[in-house]
Amino acid sequence: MGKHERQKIEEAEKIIVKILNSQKLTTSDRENYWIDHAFAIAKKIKEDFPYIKIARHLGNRYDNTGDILILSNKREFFIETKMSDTKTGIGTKANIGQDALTENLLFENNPKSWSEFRRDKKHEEWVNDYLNHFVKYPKYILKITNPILQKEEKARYLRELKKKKNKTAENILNLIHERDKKEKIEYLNYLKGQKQRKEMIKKFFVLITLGIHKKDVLENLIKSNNFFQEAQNLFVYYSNIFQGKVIVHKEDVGEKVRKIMERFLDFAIIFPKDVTHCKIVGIKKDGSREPLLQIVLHWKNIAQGIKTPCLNIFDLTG
DNA sequence: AGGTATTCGACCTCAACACA
DNA sequence: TGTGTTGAGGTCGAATACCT
Repeated sequence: MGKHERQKIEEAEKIIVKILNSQKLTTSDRENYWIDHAFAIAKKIKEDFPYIKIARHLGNRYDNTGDILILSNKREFFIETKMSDTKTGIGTKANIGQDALTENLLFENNPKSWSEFRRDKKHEEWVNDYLNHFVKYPKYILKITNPILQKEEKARYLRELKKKKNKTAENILNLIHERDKKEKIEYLNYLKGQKQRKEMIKKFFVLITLGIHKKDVLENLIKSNNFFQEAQNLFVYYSNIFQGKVIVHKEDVGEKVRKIMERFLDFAIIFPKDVTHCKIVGIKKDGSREPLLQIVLHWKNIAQGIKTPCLNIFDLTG
C-alpha cells in the first residue's frame, strides 16, 4: 500500500456521496484504493438513514465538522469517515498546535506555554551546540544564512548519515533526542504543579471529541457555552479490515459525549511519571478514573527537538 | 506476540513577505 | 497592487521502538 492516501481518501469520500445520491461511478472511482470501504460505508449509511434526500461532500471547511452533509426528511446531519486498512486503526484523533494546553485556559494563572518554556531553557542554543559537534557539514549547508534553516539542514544531513550507519551522526541525534525528552518531561512536571480548571478541561475534551481542532475555532468555542448542539448531528463511520472483510461501525458523537458527561462527575489532567504525554481522565462518583485522551508532546519533522513541535492527541475511550 | 509509547511523513491551507 | 514564494501551522495516518 502506498504511504500517502489522503487524496484517495478524499476521493473515496466523494464516491460515498455519489453512491448515496445514486450517481454513476467512473472507472477511476472503481479503481480507488478504498472502493470497498466506500461501498461498505455507503451501504451502512443507507441502512441507518433510509430517507436520504441528498448528500453533499464538504471538504475542508471551517464552519463544521465532518466530511459529508446529509439532508434527510427535515433533518440534516454530518458524517465523518475514517477508513483504515488495519483491524483497529482509528488514526490520530488530532494533531494540534504545540501550545494548545495553555492557550485554552486549562490551568489557572496562565502558566508558561511549551514554547515559552523552551525559550527559557535556551532550546535552540543547546540544539545548535549539539549539532555543531559535527564539523564536516557540506558547503551548501554552511552557506545558509537563516539560522533556523541551517539548523534544520544540519539535522537533516545527520539524519541521512545516520541511515548510512554513521556513528557520530547517530550519537548527536540521540543526544538531542534524550535531552529534548528530558525537557518535555520537565515541562509536564511544571504543568503538573499548576491548578487545573475542570470546566475548561471538560470543554476541551468535548470539543476535541467533536473534531474541532483548529486553533482559533477551538479557542473561541471553549470560551462559549453552547457548543453542544454541534454534537447532536455528527456521526463517525469507521471502516476497518477484519479477516479480509470490510467492517463498518457507526459512532453517534452526540450520544457518546452525553454518555461520557453522565458517567463522569469530573475531569482532570493526569501526568504519568517519566513519559512525554499527559492524559485527560474522567473521574467517577466513587473517585475512580478512566483515561479519555492522551496528549503527546511531539516534534513532527526531521527529528525530535528540531522542527515543528505539536500535540498529538489519541482517543482512549475505545 | 501484542499492546502501548514514541517517532516521523506527506500533503494541505493560510498569512506574511518580497518583488515587480 | 497583484502575484509568487515561503514558513508555520494543521490534518490524517503509518512506522518503529519498547515494553511485558
